[in-house]
Amino acid sequence: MARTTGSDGEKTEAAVREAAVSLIARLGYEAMSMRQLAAEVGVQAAALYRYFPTKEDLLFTLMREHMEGLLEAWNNTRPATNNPVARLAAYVENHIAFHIERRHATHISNMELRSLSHERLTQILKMRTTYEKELRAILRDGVEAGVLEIEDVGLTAMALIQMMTGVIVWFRPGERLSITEVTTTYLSMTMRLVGAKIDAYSAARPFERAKDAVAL
Amino acid sequence: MARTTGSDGEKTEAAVREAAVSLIARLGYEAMSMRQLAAEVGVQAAALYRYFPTKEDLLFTLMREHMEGLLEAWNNTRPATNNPVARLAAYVENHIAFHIERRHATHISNMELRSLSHERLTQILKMRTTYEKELRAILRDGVEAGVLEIEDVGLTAMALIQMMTGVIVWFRPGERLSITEVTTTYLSMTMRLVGAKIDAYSAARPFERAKDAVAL
DNA sequence: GCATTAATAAAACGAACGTTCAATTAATTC
DNA sequence: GAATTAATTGAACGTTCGTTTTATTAATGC
Repeated sequence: MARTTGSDGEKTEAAVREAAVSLIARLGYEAMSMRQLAAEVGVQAAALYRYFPTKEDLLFTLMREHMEGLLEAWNNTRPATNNPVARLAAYVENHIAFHIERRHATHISNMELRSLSHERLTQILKMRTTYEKELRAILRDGVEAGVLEIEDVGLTAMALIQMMTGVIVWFRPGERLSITEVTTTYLSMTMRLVGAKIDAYSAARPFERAKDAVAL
Repeated sequence: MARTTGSDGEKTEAAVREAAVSLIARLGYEAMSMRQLAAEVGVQAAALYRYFPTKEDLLFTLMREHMEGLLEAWNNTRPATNNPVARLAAYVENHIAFHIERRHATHISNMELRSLSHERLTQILKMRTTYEKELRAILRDGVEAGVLEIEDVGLTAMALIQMMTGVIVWFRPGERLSITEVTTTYLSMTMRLVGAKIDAYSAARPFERAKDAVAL
């Protein structure tokens, strides 16, 4: 046989991406074979090579698009205010929401970096650094404005990111806690961790009830 | 050729373990071949099977011993006091010291769980849970004693562990910060995160200068 | 409806994988 | 110093891997 009835390049490529994210997250990149992936899509292994020239190209594409999506999400969410506490809150909320929604892809971007070529690894790490710099800038501004108490901005940024991204390790949708509850708790842990002055935050959100500020 | 002059089973086995930790941490378990490992040890691949019946046995041994070491380290460090803040401080210090000293093995225990059989995975996770329960108990005691302010003990425990273990991702010995400096900063972040009452901690360490308590 | 292009199957490639086995030599025991 | 045990080699086994090639059929354009 050859071309099958109803076959469509776009649909097949989308199915390949979807199946690849799921399989690589579950088995690991090295452990997943192209034949396994093809079977999941309902196609022969050779067909995959129409869409991705090599297995590593497939991995890199998934990672690059994940990182681009993260940067884009933050650029769309980034608040206009220059209040550091409000910006930090937005960063935390966006980070958790994005990563919980893309648990599998996040897992891949965190775990499979070593399977990339040097050049591509550099490319992904550059995007990651760009994203982390945003957090460091917020923290630094907060310290300079006197609304955050931080000993070491770089170290605190890493600690926060590890803490937040760690959500995907144990979070399962539909279990004890909802995304909203998790986000709220992480937000309050973050604010305490960076010694946020409650007044600085509530002052930036004058229309919200005092109760919200106290919860921090 | 066959047995080589000076060959010694104990030394070879130790060399295999050492090389395996380093190689698996760097390349990943699936990506490391037995031939590669043998070459690193300076031996033929077949010789490895004298010490570990399968590749997975080797992985499991490394992980089990790592977890046993962690539990043992905590049992040796665990303070006699029942002051929750002092116990939390000891937990954090032990956790960071242990994991920084065993960066590679920690990496393996975190990343390669999916390569274990179901039964062995369960065994490792049981040890991990035992260790995490210790932290939850400390936090719970702290809340009940009124010296910690925590919304969700389980979630906070996970957040703390992710944050602390995350050190191994970016920490490199001999760089900007020493282990002591990192530990101090993480300790203070932890204490703020759990809303520790400074008095409760310093009261348990009456001979230390007030400066230390303030740093929290 | 014919020519062209898109999408796939089927088969095969060489290389690498984990593992086994028999042979061989070094160290140890008595 | 002979017999035994410990440690290792070298070659081989069957599988599976990522990938390529060629042929074939469906969809599309004119």
